[in-house]
This record gives sequence, C-alpha cells and structure tokens, in this order.
Amino acid sequence: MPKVLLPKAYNPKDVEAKWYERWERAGYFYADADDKRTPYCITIPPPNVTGSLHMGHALNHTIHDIVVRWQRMLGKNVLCLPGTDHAGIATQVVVEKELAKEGKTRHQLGRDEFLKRVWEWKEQYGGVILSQLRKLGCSYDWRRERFTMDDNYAKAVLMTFAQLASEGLIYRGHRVINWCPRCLTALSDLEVEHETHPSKLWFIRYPASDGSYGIAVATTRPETMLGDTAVAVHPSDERYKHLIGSTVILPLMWRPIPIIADDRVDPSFGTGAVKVTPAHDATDFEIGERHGLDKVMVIDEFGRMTEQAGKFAGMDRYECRKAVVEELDREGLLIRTEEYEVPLALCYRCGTAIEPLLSVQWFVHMKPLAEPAIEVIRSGKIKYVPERFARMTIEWLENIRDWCISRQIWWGHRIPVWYCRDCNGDRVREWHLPTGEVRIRADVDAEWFVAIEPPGCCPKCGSKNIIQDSDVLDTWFSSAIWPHATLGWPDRTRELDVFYPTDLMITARDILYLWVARMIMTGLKFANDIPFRTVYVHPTILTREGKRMSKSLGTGIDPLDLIERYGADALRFGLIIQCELGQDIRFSEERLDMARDFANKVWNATRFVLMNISDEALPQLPAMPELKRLPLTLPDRWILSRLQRAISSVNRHLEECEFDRAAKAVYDFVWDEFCDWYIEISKCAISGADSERGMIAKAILCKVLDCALRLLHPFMPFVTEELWQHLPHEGESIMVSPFPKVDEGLIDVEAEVKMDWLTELVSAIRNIKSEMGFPRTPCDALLFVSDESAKQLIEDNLWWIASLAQLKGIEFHGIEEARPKLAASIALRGVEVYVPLSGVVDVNKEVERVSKQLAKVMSELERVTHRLQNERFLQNAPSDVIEAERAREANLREQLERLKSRLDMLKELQPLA
RNA sequence: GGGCGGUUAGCUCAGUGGGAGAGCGCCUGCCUUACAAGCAGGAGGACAGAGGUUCAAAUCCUCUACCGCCCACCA
Repeated sequence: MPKVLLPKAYNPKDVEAKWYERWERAGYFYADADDKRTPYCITIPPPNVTGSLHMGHALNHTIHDIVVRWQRMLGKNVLCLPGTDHAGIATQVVVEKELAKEGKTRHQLGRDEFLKRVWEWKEQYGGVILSQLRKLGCSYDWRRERFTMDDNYAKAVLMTFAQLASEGLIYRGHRVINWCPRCLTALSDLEVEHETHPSKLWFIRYPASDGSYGIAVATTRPETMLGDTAVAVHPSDERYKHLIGSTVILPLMWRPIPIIADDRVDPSFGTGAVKVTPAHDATDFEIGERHGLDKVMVIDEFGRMTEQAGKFAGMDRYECRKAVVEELDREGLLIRTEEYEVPLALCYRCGTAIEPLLSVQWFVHMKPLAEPAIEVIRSGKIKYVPERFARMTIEWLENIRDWCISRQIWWGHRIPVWYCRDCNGDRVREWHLPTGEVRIRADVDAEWFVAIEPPGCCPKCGSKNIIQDSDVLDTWFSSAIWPHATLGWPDRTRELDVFYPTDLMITARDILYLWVARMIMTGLKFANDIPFRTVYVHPTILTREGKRMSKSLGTGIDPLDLIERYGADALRFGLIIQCELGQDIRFSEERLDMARDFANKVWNATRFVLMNISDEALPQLPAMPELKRLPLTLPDRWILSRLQRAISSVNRHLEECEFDRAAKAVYDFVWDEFCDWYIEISKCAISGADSERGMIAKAILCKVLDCALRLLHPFMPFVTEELWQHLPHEGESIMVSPFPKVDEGLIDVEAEVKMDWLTELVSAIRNIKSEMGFPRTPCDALLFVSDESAKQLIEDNLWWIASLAQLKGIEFHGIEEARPKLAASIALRGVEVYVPLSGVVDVNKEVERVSKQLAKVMSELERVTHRLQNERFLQNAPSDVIEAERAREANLREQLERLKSRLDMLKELQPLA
C-alpha cells in the first residue's frame, strides 16, 4: 500500500461535496422496485417549495438519512422518496411579492397568467431546500422527486376528491368558517393559531322593548352587536328566567331581538347573558340554527362593515369597534369595561386576526374516515414513538370535526366541480371583487357535478353554459395522499406493490393532525392499507432559552451556516446526540464543537492506523470471526469484545429510535475505549520485541477501525467514507458496505473484567503521580499483591501497563510484607501500589491525599455498615443485593485499615519532611 | 377549562428502586512522533419543594411551585 499522508486536521470542505457527487453518480441512492431484497421505504415530509432549510428540517433529515443509510447497509432495498409541497397560500404570497416589485398585482395578470408566473417561479427558485438537503448528505432517490402539483399527482388529488364526492363524503355547507381578511380565503380549524391578547370586556345594556331595564350583556367584540339577532341566557339561570321569551331593543340598530334560552351559555361568565351574532361566531351560529335566528352579516370579506351595519357601513372592523363603543357610551348604554385577555384567532400564514364569517364552503365529512384510523392506531397496527402521541391522535380523531377544504386562492388544485348556469339560474353568480378578481358564488343548494377533465356540457341538460368552481383545495388535502400518491396511486404500480405501506414516518409534532392523521385516513381509504407502520415524532428545536426558533424573531439559526463552520457531519452528529426520545432540544452549539472534535478524533485515529500499516506488507487480514484463533493478548480480546457491545448497542438503539443513545454508543466506544486505551496499548505492541504481537495488533487496529467507521457512517457519512477509502477495504463505498453485526463468539466477559481492573490500576498510578507532582518520567514502583493470579495478570500485561502508567523497575511483594515508609501509595482490590517519594516531594501533600481518600472510604463504609445492621434490610432485600453489600463492606474495611496504617506511618515521617 | 412534557454540576443534558454521570466551561500538569479540535489528573451537585409507599427513592405515588407545548365554542 502506498504511503498516504492525511492532513493533521480534518477539513470537511475537502471531502463533502466530492463524496456526495460520487455517491449520487454511482446510483447508490436509487431504489429499484424489481430488486428482490427486503424493501424499506420512507416518503419524506415534503417541505414547502418556497422553503429553505431551518434547524427543524436539519434535525428531521439527519434522522431520515441516518435511518436510510443504516437500513441500506443492513442490506435492504431502500427507497427514500423526496419531494416538495406546492404550499398554496405561502407560494402565492411569495410570487405576489415578486410581482409587487414590478408594480403589478396578480389581478392585473389574471388567473391563468398568474399561475404561469408561479410555475416559472417554481422552476427557477423553488425547491432550493432539496439542494440544501444534499449538503446535509441526504441519500434520497432524487430520480423519484415529486411535487404535489405534478400532473400525475394532481390527477390523484382530483380522483381523491371525486371518489369522496361520489360517496357523499364531500358536501357544500353554509356556515361560519375561519376567514382571513388579508389572504381573502377560508382556513381550516387547524390552520388557525390561538393567542391571547390584552383587550377589554365591554358590558352593554340592551333595554327592554317595554322601556324597562332589559338585560346586560358582556362582549369582547362590540362591533358585532350590529349583527345581533338575539340575547341568550342559560335556561336554568334564576336571574333571567322571567325574561326568556321577552324582547329587547338592539342598541344603535334599534331593532327588537328576543331573549332566548340555550345550554351553551355559561351563567358564570360576564353577566350570564350573551349577545348572539350568528353570522360572525361559530357558537352563535349553532345557537342561531337551533332557534331559527336570522344571520345578519355586518362584516365583509375584507374586514369592513357592510351595508347591514347601517351608519357604520364601510368602516374597518376595528374602527367600527371604537365608534360603536363611543356611541353606546353617549347613549348611556355602556355600563362599564373591564381589562380582559381575549383569545385571538390568527391566520397561520400571515398572522392577521381571523374573522369568523358566514359563507358557503366545501367540507369533508370526517367521522367515517376517522373511525378506521382510530382502529389502526388503537390496535397498534400503526405504532407511535413516543407512544403518547398515539393517545393524543386518537383523542383528536374521536372529536374530529368536518374539514373545510375550499380555499379562495389561485395556486393549488382547482376544485373539479362545475355548475350549469342554465340549470341553476341565479343560484350561481359571479362575484366581482374591487380588485377585479371574479369569483363564482354558488348558493348552498346549487346543483354541481364533478369532472376531472373539463366537460363539454352539463350532463343533465347538455347546456354548454357551464362554469367551474373558482376555489382551490386546501394544500393539506393534497399532501394527505402523499405516501400512496408518490408511489403511483391511482395506478397500480410496482412501487405501490413493493413499497406500500411505507415503514417509517419521521415528523415534527406540529403536523401530527394537520398532516399525519389525514394520511392515515386517506391511506386506509384509498390505498386500502396503513400508509406507514411507525410514526416517529422527533423533538422540537428550541433556542438555548427554551423559546421557539423563529426567523421573524431573529432567534433562528441557519443550518447552512453551521455546515459552513463545522461541516455536515458535525452538524448531523451534534444534532442527533441531542435528540432524545420525546424531549425537546434546547439547542446548544457546544454539541457541535463536540461533534467536530469527534470527527477530528476519528480522522486522527485513522491517521495513526495508516501510519503503522502503510510501510510494510501487512499479512492478509483474517476475517473478523477468524481473529479469535490467533494468539491474542488480553487487550486484543478486550477491544474485540467491547466492539461487539458497541455494535449491539447501536443496532438496538436505532431500532428503538433512540438516536442519541446510538450516537453516544459509537462516540464512547471510539473515544474512550479504542483511542484512549487500545491505540495507546497497540503502540507498545507495535514497538515491542514480539513481532507477531505487533502484527496482530495492527490487524486488529484495522479491523476494529473498519467496523467503527461503518458503525459511524450513518451518523457521519462524509468523514467515514473518506477514511474508509484510505484503509484496506472491500467494495467501492462504505455506504454500500454491510453494517456491523454482533459476533457473539468475540464477546469475552473475562477479558472485560480483567481489563477493567488493569485500567483502574493504571489510572490509580497516574493519579498518584499527578497528584504528588511526580515528574512525567518513568519511576519505580512496588506492588503488593494479594495473590498469585493477580500478580500473574499484572506481569502478563506489564508490557503495556508500565508504559501507560509511566513506570520502570517494578518490584512485586507479598501482601504481608512490610511497606516502604517514604512513598505515595494507593490501594485497590487485590493490590497496593507504592511509589517511593524522592526528597523533592512533599510528605504533607501525601498526608493530605491519603486523608482525603480515608474520609471518602469512611463515609461510604459508614453507610454500608449501617445498612447491613438494619434487620429489615437483611430480611427484605434480595440476596444478591445483600451479598454485594457485604463484599463492599469487606473491601472498604480492608481499604480503611490500609489507609489508616499508611497515615500513621506518614505522620511519623512528618517531622522529617 | 382539559391534556401532555420538563425541573439533576456554572451551561446543555443522560441516569427511572440498591455505590450521583457525560460534553462544554473551570483548576493543575503536559506541544509524550494519531490528534492542543489533543493527553493525564482534579474541583464542583441537600437530584425544584412538601408529603407518602418501601428495608432502600434522583428513580414509584400524591400534592405544590415554576417553565414549555398541545387541544377547546366562556361571549
């Protein structure tokens, strides 16, 4: 092998782009539906086409790629299918802003022209995030990239709508929905965010029609009173019972409205009487339905007061609020105001206050879809990790409400519904907005028909005078079919046969209902099976202060910046090591330092190995299972055994989605065991006289490192590939090499126990030397051993112990022999070490050190003794625990005796010092 | 209002019935030919508070406080 000199420090920039390109070119990311190996499939949560990578994505896709690389190395036929979401409102807003720079509005362009612009924008700028995922190292099948507006996908969306409609699961409803006055569209309940906002509670008197006091109501939205059509009280409220059925006069509008009784009213809130505005409040709407009340719209789609608002017509809703309150005050009908925190509903896209508005919208009847979904979650057919999210989802599904799926925007899947104008007369009208936009307004009882391709005429009367609904579908309606639609549904494809149901859904918590639950419902309905077997809900990344990361608040961190500074491997590893099950992450950049240091550690461990094997012909390396037939030393047996433990631990944790633990297991093995001990010991073997021992050490260094790199590869793909390529290896890339499997035959408990004892011995000697201020040079030591086997073990391993503990000239003595006086000492189970003090070192210091140990041992002994004197402990504790306590007591007692006599001895010397 | 998390070393977090741990930071000594992004050694914690269960509690139960999240039609 040619001598290869790696640079002293790892530089991610030298390798990341290079390897990513080679992997992709080699086709390692691609899955083949005809591949006969066990399939493994994940469809990624499609990011918004307008999106760019944030920390949440970085974590989400680090997890994706770890799982995918791991599964691929396990020998499965792995498909990870990427793509983007057309993100209706978000994308439309982005393109409108672009237009605004040219001084244009989308209305000036018109619908078709605008949509052309959106597509142009998408082709040019969309999906930046996918290239950012490549920088992270994501090994996805880019040939299969999908977009929720692709032709095939769009067809699947419309088919879904058509089928639901044909089964009567889609209907048009006239009810109060969430309306965003800025986006000018309806929103579903899940697209609304709730906040509280300091405001007031206004108490208003509605005088009785007979001139008496009437009734007082409390409201947070006085402007809506203009549309009141009743006042409601609780039927059993004694205060108001006599008023039920009477009439009050609605102030400012001066029209009579009834006082009605309804259970919905909470007698303890405000005055116990509530004004009812059926057109502008969902609860009031229901009350109105029950009591046959008129629904008076006083606020329009723009948030302005309508003609129905009388003299307030044309005012903005907030302006009107002020005016109404002033007027009430002048009329003497404003009783008082209280400071009050009002719950506020906001548009999740633009933050504008939602206006509950009465309108005709499209809804999906959810109950029939939810029931099978509840069943598969409850039965465990779909598993949630952590499990508590299953309970939460079931609860949400059990209380599910119908889904408003129509949106009054342009960018999206246009609802495949047509109206015949001849059949409908003026039940179908054009609504001309001041912007110039024309929308179709069809009454709730208008006749409609579904047509996926533009129909030539009305199927009923044959008229060509037909018109398509102007609304588009909720973006989440199209993403709800993502797993099966991306695999080819509604066509019966090979992909669907092989890869559906998919294996894992890796997602953030905030789209559990918005997206995940809906995929389960549509998957069961249309693909006849669950969409995925397991839902893994990963943590949310918070700032160090525990606040949400947000671009607008300036608390976000750019993952690309972190890749630039630390490298992709370090970002991945630093994130994953913080990724505990069910526990949010307060992001700490120190973990990236840790990860970067680790990458460098692995780099240098490999440099060490390469330096030692490059200048000579290493004999043919035996395969891992054959290694144990060689004359192995104790450290050889130990590191092979510890490697098996690490392999087992990594695999087990990955299976359980305990990614942090899996990463930690590799980290600890590589750093604490392989580097800190085995490499150091191997130096002794290599430079020693025994050439066979050195040769075996080199072989083991190679084998163990190779395994460690493969174990680490899913976490740190780039650096492991680069290093693996420099080592002797089989195959063309580490990413298609087999993931390490445990070889039970290499687990060696005896070697582990012995090495534990010896490393403890070495550490104890180092402690003495460091604490006592010995020079770093090797010194003499006297070892008093309790038995022959202990002595033998130390002697057999002296070849490395001496070096690691910096000792020369070791004398063995029996445990009964006299100890030297002027020496520093330490006692372990079965051995006492004495390091003679030269004149330079301070005896007082040793007294101090021994006293400290003594104190520690004494307090511990006290606890143990106390426990062993406790009758009830002896009666109730399991015997192995008692046994262990007894052994511990004996050990501590022995140590105590030695430390005491040691201290006495030193104190005699003290005057000399 | 309902539900779910969390509170352990200066910081970020492991540890879920029997001897308090990691990384970073801090202190001491080392440029030991893999690595100063390193090596060796060390200091540092009444495990949020109160009660209970148990021979034994950071760990199980109850309550309280504080922080965070989700759901909900108290105007």
